[in-house]
Amino acid sequence: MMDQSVVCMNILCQTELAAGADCIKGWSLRSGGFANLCHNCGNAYEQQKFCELFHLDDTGWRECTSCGKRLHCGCIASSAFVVLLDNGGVTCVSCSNSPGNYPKTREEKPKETGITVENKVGEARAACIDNHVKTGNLSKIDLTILDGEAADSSEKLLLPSDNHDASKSQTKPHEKAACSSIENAHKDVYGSPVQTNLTIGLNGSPAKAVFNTSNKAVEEQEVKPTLSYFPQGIWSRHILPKSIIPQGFSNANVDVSSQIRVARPPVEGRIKNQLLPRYWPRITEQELQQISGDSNATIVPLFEKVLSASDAGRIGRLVLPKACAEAYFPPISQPEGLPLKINDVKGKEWMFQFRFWPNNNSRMYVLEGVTPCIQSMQLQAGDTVTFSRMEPEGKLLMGFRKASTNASVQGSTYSHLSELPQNASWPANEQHGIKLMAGAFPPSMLAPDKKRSRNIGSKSKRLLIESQDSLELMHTWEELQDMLFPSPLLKATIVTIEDNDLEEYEEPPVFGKGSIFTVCSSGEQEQWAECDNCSKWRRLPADFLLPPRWTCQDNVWDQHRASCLAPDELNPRELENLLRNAKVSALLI
DNA sequence: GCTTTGCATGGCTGT
DNA sequence: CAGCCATGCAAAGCC
Repeated sequence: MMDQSVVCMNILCQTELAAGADCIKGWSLRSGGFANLCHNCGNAYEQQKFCELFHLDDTGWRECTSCGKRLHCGCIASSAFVVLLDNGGVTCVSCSNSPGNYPKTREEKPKETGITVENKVGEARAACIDNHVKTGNLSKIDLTILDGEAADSSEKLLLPSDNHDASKSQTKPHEKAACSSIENAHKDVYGSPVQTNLTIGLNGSPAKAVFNTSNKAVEEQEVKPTLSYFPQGIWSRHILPKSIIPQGFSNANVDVSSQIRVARPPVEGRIKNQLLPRYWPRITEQELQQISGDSNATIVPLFEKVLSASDAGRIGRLVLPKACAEAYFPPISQPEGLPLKINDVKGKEWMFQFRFWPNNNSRMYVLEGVTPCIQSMQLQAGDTVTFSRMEPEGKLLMGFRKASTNASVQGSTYSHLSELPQNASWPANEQHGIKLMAGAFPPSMLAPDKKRSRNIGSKSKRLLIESQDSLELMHTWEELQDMLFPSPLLKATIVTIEDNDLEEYEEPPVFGKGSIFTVCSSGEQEQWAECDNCSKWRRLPADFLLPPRWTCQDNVWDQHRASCLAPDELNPRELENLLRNAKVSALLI
C-alpha cells in the first residue's frame, strides 16, 4: 500500500491523488499492490515504478533526450505521445516528427539497433511500435501505455511486475485473456502499419490506370493514391514552415518504421473500425494557423463532427464518435469518465466531462457540458466542430466551421472538400489549384446564396445538406467519373486484352477541366471553357478534351481570343444565360 | 413543473 | 448483419 501522494499518469487528468484517499472527483482511490488506479481516468499508475523505469526525477519529470523539453511522467505513461527509445531515452513527438532531429540522445549515441525513422516528405509521418519489448517491466508498462481499453479489462495486469510475482498479482483468466488480446492488438496496430493507415490520394506511388481509347475508364488496375490518413492522429504537420496541404489530407508520402516504440494507446475498436471518413479532419492550413497563432506549435488535426440537433441542443451533450473518442481522448474505464480541458480557437479553456454510457455491450461516448461552448461559438445543428491536438503539450483544441462556411463558394475555385459526400475518398482538388466550371460542378456550388441546410427527411438526420444539393452532388459524382482522364502529358501504352485495345498509363488519372456544351443555331455542338487566368469564357470545339488547366493562350481555335486581353465573346446577358442553362441541364441530368 | 441524467430503441451505415 | 449513434423517454433531481 502506498502512502505517498501521486499524480495520475494521464496527461489530461493528472489529478493529484493520495493512496487511500478520495480524489478530487469524490471517487475513492483504489489501492492494490504497488499501484493505484485513478478513478478520474482509470489509469493505473505507480509513481515509483514509473520513475525507475523511465528514469524520471523525483517529481516525475524527465527531459526529452532530443530537445531537452521537460516531459511529465503522465506524458510517458498515457497517450501523451512520447516516443520511447531503445536506449532507454524518451523523446517528445515534436522531436520524433522533426527530420534530422531524431533519433538522438543528448548524453549518448543511439544504439544501432534503436530507432530509425524514414521521412520522405517531412511532415506527415507515422510511427510504429516494435512489438518486441525487451524487458519484462517495459512490457507491462507498455501495455499501460498502449491500450486505452486496458483500463477497462485489465487494470491489474497493468501493474509493474518486478515487485510482485504472478501469484501475488492474482491475474484472473479473463484478465490474462485480456492481456493476450492487448498484446495482439499491440501487434495488430503497430506490427502491421498497413492495417492502421489508410492511404488515399493522387500523388505518388504505384499508380496505374487503364483507359480505353475513348478515354473512359473501363478498368482500374491499381490506383493507389498516397494521401495519407492516420486514424490515430499520428499524422501531423508543423505550422511553420507552412506547407501546402489540402483540407484534411496530407500530401505526403509516409513511410512507417517498424522499429519505433511510441507511447500511444492502441484501442481495439480502432483496429476493428477504421475511422469513418466523415470524421476525417478537413481543417485547412489557414485554420491550423489560426489555431496555432504565433506559436511554433504543431497542430495535429484529430477529427471533426457535424453537430446533430441533439448535439447542438440545450441538453449540452455532444455525442462523440466512438472510434474518435477511443483513439484521441484519454482512456476511461468508468462511465463517469473524467473532466477534459479543451481550448477553443480563441484560447479560452473549456472544461467538459468526457464520459460514456454503456450501450448494447458497447459504449457511447459523450462530452457533457458543451452548451456554453456551443453557444459561445454560436453553433447550431449542421455546423462542424473540429478537434485537434497541440504538440508537444498534448493540449486538446476545439475549433468549428459554420455550415454557412462549408456551403459557400468563393469564386469558382473548388476549395471545400467538405462539400463532397463525406464518405467519398476524393483527393482535394485545391491541391492542384484546379478550378472547375459551371458545367462540371453542381450549380449549388456556383450559386452565390443558399438557403441554410436542413435535415434530409426524418431518415437521415445525420447528413445536413439541402436535399437539392444531395441530388446535385450525386449528379456531380457521376460527372466526375467522366472528368477523370489520363494526363495529356503522358503517353499511353497500348495493350490488347481480349481483342480490345486499351491505353495503359503509369500515372493515375487527372481531373479534366469542366466546360459547358451548347448547341448553336446551326445545330452544331460547341463547348465553352473558362480561362483559368482571366475567367473569360471562350468557345472551343465540342470534341476538345480540356486539360485540368486551360487559359486563353491555349485557345488555338480562335487567334483573336487567344489572349486574356481579348474581350469576352459573350456579353454579360449571354454569359448569364449560358451559366443558367448549364445549371438547368445539370439538374435535368 | 422543469431540468438533468442515464438508458433504451431503432434507423442507418459499413463490412 | 453488426454496431454506431441520434434521439426518445423515464426516472431522479432541483427549484
